[in-house]
Formats: sequence, structure tokens, C-alpha cells
Amino acid sequence: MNKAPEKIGVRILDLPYHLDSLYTYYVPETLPDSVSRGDIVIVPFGAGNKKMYALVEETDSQATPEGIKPVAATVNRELSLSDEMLGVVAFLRERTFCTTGDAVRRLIPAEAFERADEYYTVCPAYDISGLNQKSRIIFEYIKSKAGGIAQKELSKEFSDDIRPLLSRLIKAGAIRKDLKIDDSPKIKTELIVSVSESVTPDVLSTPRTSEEQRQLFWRIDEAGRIPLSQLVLEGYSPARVKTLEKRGWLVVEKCEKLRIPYADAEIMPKNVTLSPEQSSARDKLCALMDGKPHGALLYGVTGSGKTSVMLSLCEEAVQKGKKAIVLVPEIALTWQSVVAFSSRFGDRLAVVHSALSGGERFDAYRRIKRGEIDVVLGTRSAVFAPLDNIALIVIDEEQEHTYKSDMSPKYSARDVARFRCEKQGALMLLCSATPSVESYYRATNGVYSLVELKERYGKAALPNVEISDMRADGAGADFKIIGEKLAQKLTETFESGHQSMLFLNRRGYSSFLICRKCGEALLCPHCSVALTLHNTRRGGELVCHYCGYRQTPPEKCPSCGSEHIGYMGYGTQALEEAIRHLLPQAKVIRMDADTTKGKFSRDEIISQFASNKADVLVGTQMIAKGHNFPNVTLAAVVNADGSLYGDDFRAAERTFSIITQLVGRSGRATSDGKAIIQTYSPDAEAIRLGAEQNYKKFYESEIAMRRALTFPPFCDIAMVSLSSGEEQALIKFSAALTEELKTLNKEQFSDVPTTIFGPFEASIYKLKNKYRMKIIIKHKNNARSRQMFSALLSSAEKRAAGKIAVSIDINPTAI
DNA sequence: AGCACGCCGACT
DNA sequence: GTCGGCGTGCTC
Repeated sequence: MNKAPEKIGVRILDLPYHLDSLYTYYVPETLPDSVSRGDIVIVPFGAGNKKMYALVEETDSQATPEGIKPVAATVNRELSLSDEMLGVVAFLRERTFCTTGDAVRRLIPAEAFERADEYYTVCPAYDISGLNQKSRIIFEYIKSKAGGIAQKELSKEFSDDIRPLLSRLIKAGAIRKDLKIDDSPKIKTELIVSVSESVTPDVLSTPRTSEEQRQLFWRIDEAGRIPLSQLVLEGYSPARVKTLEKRGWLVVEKCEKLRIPYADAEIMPKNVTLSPEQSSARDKLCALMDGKPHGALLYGVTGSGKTSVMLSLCEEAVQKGKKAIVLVPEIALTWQSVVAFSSRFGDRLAVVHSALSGGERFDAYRRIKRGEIDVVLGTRSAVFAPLDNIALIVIDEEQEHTYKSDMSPKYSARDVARFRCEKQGALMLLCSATPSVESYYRATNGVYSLVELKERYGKAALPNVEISDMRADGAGADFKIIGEKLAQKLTETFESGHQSMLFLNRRGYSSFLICRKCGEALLCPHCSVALTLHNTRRGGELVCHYCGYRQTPPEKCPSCGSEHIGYMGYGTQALEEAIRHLLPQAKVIRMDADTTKGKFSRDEIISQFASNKADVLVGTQMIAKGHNFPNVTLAAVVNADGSLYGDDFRAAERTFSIITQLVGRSGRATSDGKAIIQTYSPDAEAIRLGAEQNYKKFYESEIAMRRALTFPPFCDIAMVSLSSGEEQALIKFSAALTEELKTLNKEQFSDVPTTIFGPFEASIYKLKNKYRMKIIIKHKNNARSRQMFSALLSSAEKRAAGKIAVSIDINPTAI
């Protein structure tokens, strides 16, 4: 019986884009396990038969290429991707122009990959007399290592490249190369003690049972299942446990220990009653969880209690025996929000975010995959949680740009959510007080159902907002960070015992160091960005916010030698100081990227402020989101112009959104909330309408602009990014690539309508010593246009020969 | 991207 | 003659 070996089609991970296609291998009979779709295997690749990870995409492949090779090994079954996840991989590859490897490594935590290494061993019978000296040294070295030596160690021990020598030795039959998989599981185990099932407390009356043994027995009987380590901690001796195990009273099992980072969160069930408006919204959305794919936008003013509606919907999904994913922006994922979910779903909740350790992430992944989890709460990447049977994917603060990844795969969590909801028949629910123009457009077009919350929850009213025109404030005279109006309100608020929040979208102390004589600003030597002054314990320090470069401020201008150098612009540190100056008695705390480096420091700052231990909170973006501070009656945007004049068509939208959110922080529990917006452009629409909290009007004017100028949602934007350390090569290559695109578009893809801009310099032209260019293409995102970009990327990569990095991003957050 | 093959110069 | 440089071309 000679049956033909099974052939499979695989995608090899970690291959460059233009080589990322389907390869055929056969499954040798010596392979212990069967191979199915979605498995990860190890295959030999290329002339050197380097062992590579590969994803099995097809079994029983009919392809008949020449000289196919055998699969080398299978790896951990727990890595296998479901059919739906294979679909997500294909979706990412097709939509974001990433490699299969990039996609797979986004879905499976790195810790899950077993370490596979190539080991060298000698063939003892080999006669070494024919070898030259260098070969003999290598031979003897490998021989001296019992059990062989890994490729990595060998190249570490000897010079960088002894590989040709090694392959010659293999050919000569002197040494062997084998694949060894280190499958020692990176799984923590612990010993769990329980009372044996066949035993009743009657056994305690057996003779020669000590009082200590009885106590131990009762302790375990009470606990049910308890870790041995816990018993030891409580003072019971492990030897005594062993004795009772020998008697057959107790059972000690080795169990997997899962790291559950938020396990100790206090469970405090809250019985939130929904307002009539909230429960009507909930009912409408519940009706959309009917097993068919739907999209909905929950548009609710700040403070209208969108979170309660979200929670209630998740409960509904779980009651139906289904699962839910809830996505929040990174900055909103704090202890408080975890506790809110944890109190409802307990250990059926998994929390996934970037601050998890590798092990914690792996454990969460396995718990989800095994079906132990009903609700996954997390940031962007949680949209890939390997749940089946999803009824609901919520995206809170839907307009946030953090849902778009800027590293490969450059996906948008919203697009992945839509894809998964389509496949699983689930509801995608976008939530926001200031929806993105694109999403609101879809809602008004009937693509999404629109559900609104118009009232603030409880008795809270919208705050009274004033625009403070900084042009009038001491114009020409001393430059002020805090204008007169804001100073007055800050003082009043402090004196009345209430709290204030001040938002400023720039960290550090001063944003520029400028020479008053020659006008040069001091730039980072590695990036085309001005250095920012920070106050540190050691005094002032200039920091690059893009690459982290630091230096002490110079005494003289480095370009003209003048001593007349001064600082321009200001950041949160300067603001903090200005408040201390204005209100010396007040306690001020600052929350920005500099003060929240620790894992829980953000939670600490928030809980300090929430418990009234500070009077004023100063911060960047991260103070604007998700927290409910009842005692805050003044919110201020210190410099609303900061985000208004970007070179980005979304600048107005972001300004409007941040103003609306911040204003909404004030007066959540009372009716006398106030908000101040300081600006030099009081007539700018985004600022005026943000102050009025008039989303609809802002949307109308913004959508009209987008339509007139053809911007999303009326087109899609592709950005081809090129970067290289060699400036001239980059400029030449960018021009050639643009020409190639134009030719491609004229010939093979003449049916794809485009408008091509560029090439031009990126807004930060030099970053970490790499020069950056970009090409912008307005187009309609569909299968044809993606084919065109895919062809362009493949050819560019081939020609770039590693000297120039090329990537494509569809609808990037910043152009 | 790796890696081998292949053809050239510098050295034992 | 051998070792090792890096140009070219392929990868199931």
C-alpha cells in the first residue's frame, strides 16, 4: 500500500512581502502528528533549508511544483488558528499590505511560539585527519558539547560567519544538523490540594489522627480547592499534607497556574438603574443582537452614561450564552474601568492591553481560547481575541486615533471588528460623544443604526462655557499662560473647595529653545524636530519627544555663538508652575507621559484626584477621558489653538473632540459646572462649536468641507511611506516609485481612478536619523485598487534591496 | 531577507 | 594552489 504523502499549502512567516505566497510541502509519515488547517508548522526554506515557521492554509493541496520538501515539525497545538482567525489573517494581509507573519504574530502572543533551534552534533565515526585546522577546531568544539550546540551559540562563540564551513562539514558527513524544539512549556503550574471525593469527615475518627491533622482537613474541606502554597503561607506544614495524601484523604494535583493580573480587584456589584432614555437605547441595541451582522452608533453627549448601556448589553450577550469584546482607548483603560467590568463578570472577564507582561498576555489568550472567558476588555489588539460565538463588539470613544495601528499590520480596529461581526453575525457598536465624521456619515446614511442619548445622567447639567480671547489679554505686554478670566475662575473654584482640571496638549516645560539673534531653533541631531525643555531633578534638560535624545541646554547659540538664547512656547510643566504661582496654597498634580511611566502610576494619580487630595489636575490628552470626578466644577483648555493648525485634514475634528470631552468633565454631579477655553482664534468653528457642545452643527460644516475637497468619507487615502538613512538614494527612489505607480495606473490598472500627490517630504522629514518621504494617493478602496498597491509594494521592495524601507498605509490617522 | 553559487584578487 | 571578497539570482 503506497499512498502518496499528503501535500499542504503553507504561508511562511517572516518572509518579505514579495515572497509571501503559498508554498507546497508534503507531510512525511515520520511526523508524529497530523496536520490541519490553521496549524503552525516548521518547514525548511531556501537553499540553506533554514527552518522557518509557517501557517498551514490548505491541506490536500493539488499543486505540483518541482522538488517539494517535507514539513520538519509541528508545534504547540494551542497555537492553531480557527477558520475564522485564518480569515482575519487573510483580511489583514489583503487590507493592510502586511505579511502573513506580521498578521499571525499579531493574533498569537509571542510567548506561545516554542523555541525551535538548529543543533549541531558530530558524527563520532568521522575520520578528521582529512580536515584542515579550522575545521578541526570547530569539530572538536562541537564534540565537547554533550547533546549538541545551538546555531546561535556557535555563531556567538566563533566569528560572525562560519556557516559556509559548517555546511561543508555537513556535506562531508562530519557533523549533523538537527531541529530541536524546546517545548518545555512556559506554563506555570501549582499544586492544588482538595479533599478526596470518596472521603467523608467520618475518617477523622480513625485512630492516630492528630488535632493538627483534623484542622488541616477542615481547612481544606472549607476551601474546596486550595493551592499548597497558600496552606504553607497559613502555617500548615507540607509534610502533614503529604501524610494525609498517603492516607487517601487528600488529593494533590498539579494544575496550571494562570496569571490573572486583575484577579484581586474588589468585587463590588453595583446595581445601576438605567434611566428611561438609557434603557430605551439598550432595548433598541439589544434588538440588533439577533445573530445577524449589524453596525450601530451610540451617540451620547458627555455624561449621558454610555458605559452603563454598554455594560448592560454585554450582560445581555452573556445571558444569551454568547461573548462580547469591549475596546477602549489606551488612556481610558484604568483600574476603575476594569473594576466596573470585573464586578459584573468576575473571572469570566479577561483584560488585554499593552502593559501586560508576556506571560500574562499568553495566559489571557489561552483562557479565551478555551472558552473560559465571556467578555474581553482591552485596547486595540483585543479585537483579535480568539473568541467564537461573539454577539457584540463595542468600540468606546470610537473617534480615537489609537484604534488605528501605525505599525505593521497597519490595521484599524474598527475595520477588523466590522469584518469579524460580519462573519460571526454580531453587532458592532461604536460609542462616542463626538463621533468621527466618517462614522456619523455612515449612521446618517443608514449603514449604521443611530441611537442617541441626549440627556446627562442624574441631575447634572452641561457646564457654562466661556471662550477667553487671549488676544485681548495683555497683548504685547507680558506673555501669559493663564489669562485673566481663567485665573479668576481658578481662584474662585479653589476658594469654594472644588476642583479644577486643566488640559494642555504639550508636555515638558518649554517647547523651543530659540536664538534671539539668528533665529535658529535648537533641533534634535537625529530628527528634524525642536527639542523641548524639561525640568528634572538635575535642572533643565532638552529632550526630543520623538527619539528620546537628551542634552543639557547650551549656554550659547550653537550656530552663531550668541548668548541671547531664550525659550518659546510652554508645556504642562510650565503650566503647573504657573498655577503654583497663582495659587500657592493649592495642591497641583500633573498627569502626562512623564509622570505616568509606571504600570499603575496613572491609576494612582486618578485615585488621588478622585479622593480630593489635590485641587488642580494638569495634564495632556489622558485627563480628558472616562473619569468621573464629581467635585470638578471647572475645566479649562489652556491653549485650544495648539491642535488647530496641523497639516492634517482632521485637525479641526480633533480640536472639537478634545474641547467637547474636556468641557464634559466639569460639573458631573452639580449644576454649576464651568469651562474656559483659552484661544487666539475665538472665531474658529471647531472652537466655537466645541464650546457650545454642538456636535451636529460641527458635523454639518465638516462634512460639507470633506465633500467639497474630496476627503474621507468621500474617498480613501493611501500613503506610501519611504525611509532610508541615505538621503539622495531616497529622493531618487521616491521619484522613480511615483513614476512607476503612474505607469501602473495608466496601463494594467487604468480602471482604478486616483489622484496622486507627491512625492514630498514627511512632516517630520528626519526621524531617528532616517529621512522620510511620502506619496499620497486619493482613491476608492476596493479589491482592484488594493491589487494595484500590492503590485507596487512587491516591486518596490524588490528594487529597494533593503536600502530603502517602503510601506503602504490606507487611511492613516496623520498624513 | 538570507543564502548559495560563482568568479576575482591576495596570501600560505 | 586555497581563502575569502561581494555581485547575482532563487526560494515549494
